[in-house]
Parts: sequence; C-alpha cells; structure tokens
Amino acid sequence: MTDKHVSSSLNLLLRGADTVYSADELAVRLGKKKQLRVKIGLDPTAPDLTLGHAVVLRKLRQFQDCGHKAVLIIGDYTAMIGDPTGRTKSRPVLSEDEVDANAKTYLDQAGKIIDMSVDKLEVRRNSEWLKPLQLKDILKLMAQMTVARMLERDTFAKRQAQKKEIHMHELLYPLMQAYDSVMIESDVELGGTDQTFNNLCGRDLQRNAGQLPQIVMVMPILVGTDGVQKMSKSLGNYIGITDTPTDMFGKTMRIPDELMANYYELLTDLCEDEVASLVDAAQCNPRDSKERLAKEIIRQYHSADVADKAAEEFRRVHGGGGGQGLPDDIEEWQIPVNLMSDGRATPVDLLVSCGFEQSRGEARRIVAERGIRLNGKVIEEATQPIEIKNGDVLQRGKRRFLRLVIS
RNA sequence: GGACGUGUGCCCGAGUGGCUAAAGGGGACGGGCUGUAAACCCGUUGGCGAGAGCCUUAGCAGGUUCGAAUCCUGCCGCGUCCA
Repeated sequence: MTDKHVSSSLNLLLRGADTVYSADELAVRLGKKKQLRVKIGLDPTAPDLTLGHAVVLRKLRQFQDCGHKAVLIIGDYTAMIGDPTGRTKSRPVLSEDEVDANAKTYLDQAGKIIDMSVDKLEVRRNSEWLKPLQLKDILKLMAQMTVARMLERDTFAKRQAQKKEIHMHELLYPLMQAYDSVMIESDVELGGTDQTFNNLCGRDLQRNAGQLPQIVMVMPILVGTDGVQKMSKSLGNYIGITDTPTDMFGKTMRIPDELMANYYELLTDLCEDEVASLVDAAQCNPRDSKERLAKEIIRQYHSADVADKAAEEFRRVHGGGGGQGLPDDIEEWQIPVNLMSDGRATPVDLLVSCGFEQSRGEARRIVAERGIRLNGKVIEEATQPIEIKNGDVLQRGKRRFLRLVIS
C-alpha cells in the first residue's frame, strides 16, 4: 500500500464516524500495512438486526474491503450480565442452544452486509476465555480499574444521581468486554457511541497487558423512524434488515424529512455532494429524495431490481389522493368455513379471525371509524353479514391487505 | 432491622367513599389534509352484546360499608431516611 492508498482508505474509514480515539493512531496503524484485527461485539440475546446495527456493520465492511479482518465476538458470557447501557434488569442465562441459534441468525443477517470469507472474518465467543477465569483472575482484572473511574460512566453516573441501584456485577461488564479486546489482540474496536466507555476500557487493559491499545471508533446511534428515539426493535421504530422490500420501502418513506441526511450518510454510499443536493429542498423534491433513499437502502438488502419494483408498487398503492392500487403480493387468508353462510360473513368475525383485530370490540370500532374496506369500498356495518367472493381483498387502514380465499 | 412513603388503564399521571371503565397528557390506531413526511384537525383506545344493557378491572389477599380505586388489616414490590 502506498501512502496515497493509506490516506484514501483513511478518508473512507473515517466517514460517518462520530469519534475516533484517535484518528492519528489509526493513520499510523494503517501505515504499517499489516492486516488489522477489527473487533465488534454482539449481543446474542437480540438476534434481529435493524438498520441501526447496519451502521456499525457497514463500517466493519469498509475495514474488510481495505483488507482488514473482522473479529466478531459473540458475547455469550457477557450476556449473562446484560449491558448496563440498556439498564435492563438482570437477564436470564441463555442456554447454549439459544446462543447457538441466536448467533446463527445474527450471522445470517450480518452476512448481508459484511464479507463472510474466512480470511476476512473470525467469529469467537467470549465464554471461551471468560468461563475458565478463577476468582484470582477476576480480582486481577478488577484491580486494573478504580471505582471512581467506573462510576464516571454516564449510565452509572446517571443512576447514581437518580439514586437508582447499581449492582456490583454490572460494574464488571465493561471490564469483561475490555478483556475480550486483550484476548483477541484487537487493533480497532467498533461500536455505537453508547459503547464508548466500554471500548475505551479495552485500551487500558491492553496497555497493562503490554499490547498496543486498540483504536476505538464509535459510530452515531441511528435515530428510529419516529425521528426521536434510538432505533430499536422494542420501541417499534425500526427498519429490519430482513424486512420485506415493501415494508422497507414504506417505512423509509415514512421517516421524518429531517432524518434523510442522517440516513443517507450512515446507510448509503452516496458521496457528500450528492447527498447535499438531494437534501436541499430547493434542488430536489423531498419526496423524490426520500424515494431515492429508500431505493438505495433496499438495494443493499435485496437488489436494485427489487428496489425499483418496490418504488413502483409504492407509487401505485399510495401515490396520489387516496391511493387505489393494490400491492404486488397480498397475503392470502383462508376463511374458516364456519364463518361463511350463504356466501356471506360478518365483518367482525372476519376481522378477529384473520388477526386484524384482537377483540370483537376493536373490530366494531375500526369499522365505525371507517377503517375497513372490502375491494376498496368502505364497510359500514360491523355486524351485518356481507357477501364475500373468492379473491376479495380486505383492507385495514392504508397499508394492511389480505386476499380472502374461499375453498 | 426501624421510620415514613408509594403501587391506578400500553406509559406517565389525577382522583381520595357513590355522579369513575376511571380526568389530563404521551403513545398507538382510524379518518381528514398532504409528499402514506412534519405540523395541524377530528375520532377511537377493558371484554361480551344487533341493541337496551351486562361483566371484569385499580400490586395481592381479606375486612368495614347499602356502596370502595378511594377507609381498615395482612402480605408482596418499590422508594427515601435512620441503624
């Protein structure tokens, strides 16, 4: 690698990063022209990946593309504590089978983003080195940290201020994660900004162990589709990596305009200038830029073809006024025979039975709210039987469709 | 271990014996307006019932009362202070 190469890959690698501790060190290490070990930790308790995870994984991919090696740590042992960042309650211990299953799903999904070839990826579980530790080893680990420093950590500090409880074992979490860095001799650790403290701990332990401290690169936390909170599955404001193209497209179109620039930067490869003009309302209709964004995202997890189709479908179903068209793929639902009588069925029965509504009361309400249509026509009466033909389309609100099948 | 508090619907939060299925806000959902954005407006937000209406619910278990989410007792969870 020439110096020129080094500086161009440095530019690429720094793109989108929130903070690097430190960029200078990174430049030096890249200059050594050896394959770097780039660590990323994952939590086997939550195997469903969102675009939030993608931000960090995409960065990891960039390192791989520059010739470096990704080291994925499956935190099967740290998961027993649960990252205090999420201030989750104590977590149930996962069985080995669960860890296996979760790790597999995770890898399947991550494979859509990172390079899975053997020379570019190493997968390890931290039980490998954490499990055999004796109390004396743990004490040695703990001796490398002071209480004051540990309590500096924002989540602990916050809880202290609010007089909330902090369990002693939680204090160990950052150390365990840091110890991972020592064990795999990582050169770079990637994470979200909420991981800054944990990752920096790794530097201390490595230094004490006589290793060159890892460079810590933290990526911004992706804001969810609500435009307010961090993207997470439990908050329901997420776009999943395994979402269908239709969902991915729809969800992306529904993000607040202000989020576009952010999503462009963190989730696509478009260059800054291009993004700048797309985001400038004077130069580009926000709707069109958002469509472009949705396409760019879907292309990565599906294909360019699929992305175009999703865009077309979206325009057809939702475009202009009320939106008349139907989606390409409508899930079919077989009406149970006992609901039908004389070719008729009651809306309430249908709605509850097909899962659109949880209770008959809800079903009655949604009909009263004029939220249910059959073949595009609003159903007025919740309890009057209506005629159903094979292939009729039942619609709830603007985006849920079901094709009724009568056998 | 002791003292005092506190526990309400998805969340926050009012109520402090009947008019309370329970104010208000948030969220969510539906409708309107739009670019299915934001903002804004309207509506819905325990179950059953075609309907009148009936039923279940206020940490848990009992009790007082014609009647309790509201008063009493015990238990549990949480919090603050003291040891």
